Amino acid sequence: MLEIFFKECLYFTASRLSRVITNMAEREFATIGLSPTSAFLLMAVYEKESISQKEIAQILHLQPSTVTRLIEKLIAKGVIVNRVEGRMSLISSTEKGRALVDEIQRCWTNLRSNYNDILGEKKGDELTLQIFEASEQLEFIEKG
Amino acid sequence: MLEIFFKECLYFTASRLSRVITNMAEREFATIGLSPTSAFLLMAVYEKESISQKEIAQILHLQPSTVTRLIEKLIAKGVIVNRVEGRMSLISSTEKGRALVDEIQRCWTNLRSNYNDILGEKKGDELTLQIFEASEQLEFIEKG
DNA sequence: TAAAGTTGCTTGCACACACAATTATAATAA
DNA sequence: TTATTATAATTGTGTGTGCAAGCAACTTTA
Repeated sequence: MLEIFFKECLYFTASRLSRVITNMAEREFATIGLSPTSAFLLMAVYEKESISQKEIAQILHLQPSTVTRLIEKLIAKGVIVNRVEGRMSLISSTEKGRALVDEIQRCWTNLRSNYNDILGEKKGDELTLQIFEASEQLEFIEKG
Repeated sequence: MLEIFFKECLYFTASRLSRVITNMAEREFATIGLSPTSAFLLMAVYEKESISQKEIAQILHLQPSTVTRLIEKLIAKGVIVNRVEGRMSLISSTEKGRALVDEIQRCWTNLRSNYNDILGEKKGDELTLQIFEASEQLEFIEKG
């Protein structure tokens, strides 16, 4: 049958997993009014105190244009600020942003328990690691 | 460091993998003028000769509304037709659609070689299976 | 057989992400 | 110093997907 064909396709399964887990993550982070990716961006900014958009893009593996849009929204929320320096725009978190960090980590932990409760902690963490490694390899080739 | 945190998050890694593999798949299927998901849908239609949108949604694990949009485009391309029967709309492939099937399978095979060349055939196929299983489990819980 | 509920599909709206083109600044070569 | 090239960020536009609400047809119950 066709289903067998589909489930042997990495594109198909990876897209599906991404939809499911995105759904879970959005639900979780919605409790603090952020999209999961925004939350991750905020963590990246928090860590370094001052960081360029390019660095953010590299950490999150997103395109610069995507980062620009995310940043717009987070500035509008008042959780980060943008200091332009030459051609770079350096992002740092505001007090309001820093105040969110604990909540973000709580959501993060919750999300992880949510899926590890279902997958099993060992299996879930292993899967995550394998997916990470596969991404690294595929992305490396893609970009040459 | 933060990267460690990120790479331990299934949401983060799964989204990233999905972006990378979607990119590869889109490139591959672009050679025949289809998006990967449209190609999959066409295969599902081809298999059954006449299939409801609901069934398609179940096979592809997409929302009904998404299937509606995909079908609109494929009808516009002339590769499927829509026969309304009561409240159901039954989809079947046209001659033009059937003529595409071989090319779709070729793309499919190419895509698979592309990533398996990088990941290793065994690893790639195992990963795909594990992702499939994780999706099943998580989706099952999500939907109750 | 009429009212109420259910089901399949569609529509309007929204979100995340990307690509390509553009702007603005910096670095290098002439 | 000027011209060229490279880099960082932004903007316009498009694609894929989803949710919530609505419509249309069928089913059940009274």
